[in-house]
Amino acid sequence: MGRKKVELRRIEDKSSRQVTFSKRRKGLMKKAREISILCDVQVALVIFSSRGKLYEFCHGSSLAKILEHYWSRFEDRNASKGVYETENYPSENANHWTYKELQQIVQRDLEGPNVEHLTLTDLVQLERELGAALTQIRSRKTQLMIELISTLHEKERMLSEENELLEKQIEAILKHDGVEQAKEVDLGRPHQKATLSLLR
Amino acid sequence: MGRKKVELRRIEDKSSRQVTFSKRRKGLMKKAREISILCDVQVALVIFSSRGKLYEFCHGSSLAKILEHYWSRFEDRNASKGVYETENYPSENANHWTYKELQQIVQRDLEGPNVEHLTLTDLVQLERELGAALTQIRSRKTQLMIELISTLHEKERMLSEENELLEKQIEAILKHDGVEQAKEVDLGRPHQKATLSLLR
DNA sequence: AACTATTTATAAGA
DNA sequence: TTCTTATAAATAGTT
Repeated sequence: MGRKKVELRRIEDKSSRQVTFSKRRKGLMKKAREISILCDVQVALVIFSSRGKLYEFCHGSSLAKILEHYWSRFEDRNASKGVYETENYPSENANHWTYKELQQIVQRDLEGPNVEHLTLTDLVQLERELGAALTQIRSRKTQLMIELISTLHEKERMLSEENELLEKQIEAILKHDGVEQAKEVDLGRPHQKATLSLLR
Repeated sequence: MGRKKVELRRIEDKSSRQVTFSKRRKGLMKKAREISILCDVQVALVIFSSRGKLYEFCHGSSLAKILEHYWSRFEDRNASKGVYETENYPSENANHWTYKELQQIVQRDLEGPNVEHLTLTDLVQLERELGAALTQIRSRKTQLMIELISTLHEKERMLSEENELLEKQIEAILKHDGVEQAKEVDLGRPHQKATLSLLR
């Protein structure tokens, strides 16, 4: 939709590809938001630019909030410290279990009174509880893996950039057969490295 | 875009909401495909309808190919043809179902004789089949994500190494204030780059 | 499932 | 990048 019809193939000119990406990304996000609101559906949209990461994300309203809510409950256990042990997760919301509760549920299943001693009603309830817990755990696991992948993509991008820069410097040095140029080009580096170090 | 401007809020009439969903979903998928091709980026689009499931997926090119195998099994069959429709997923591995097999299992569940008409025995069997399919799909998903993460870690390692090397070269050049040393050090690079290119 | 009157997105240009 | 504008494309309401 523009001055001219474009054919569906990779835009070779890097600059106009970037411009088109920026415009269309905005449009796509808008439409994703619209359909999610108008039609009351959940929409997830992820865009990885070819050079490394750069992703986008857009979600529908209600359910995503719910998911967010229960993900937050499992927040940051992957950090190396005392992982699940001492932490407390009060049940601020009746719809969700605390970690302790989940643990109790699991223990009841695995170490508690043998299954034979439970009534059918108990088992139905237990099945439901474990199923829900499992769903939560799976969601969180997937979420964390996706985040890790994003981070790694980002790292990759930055390393590639740094690399390119370094190669350019060397090229410049070799080409001009002198050192002064390199010293000048070098000025751009410290910031790059500082930024990258945040991800390391 | 239509006879009238619509305001951005949930369409209350169920039927027209459904129609709008169908139209806009198609449009959104098209645009997602276009941006992925035009701008050479990876796009993942997932839509959950509010009543239970019903999701969509759209992908870009290279990286998504890795995940494609997994996701393709969830692909909405009635979505834009030409993408997966005619593609064949032979069972190269006895541990996995073919795409066709999974499709049959799911269709038997969703579109086949209504659940009410199935006998208890049928349902037990169906539950077992779907459960097993789900387990395989999950493990495949996890495996692919883990592989991707490994690849990315490996890339990161190689980029870092290359980087270090480049920095050393530059240091050497600057320290000795000459170019000949750099040319010598440089000899080690081609192999590194060749190896790295395998992962790019 | 088609048809159009309109709105919306966007390609090119500034 | 941002804005403007001509034109292509999407789609709301209709048949």
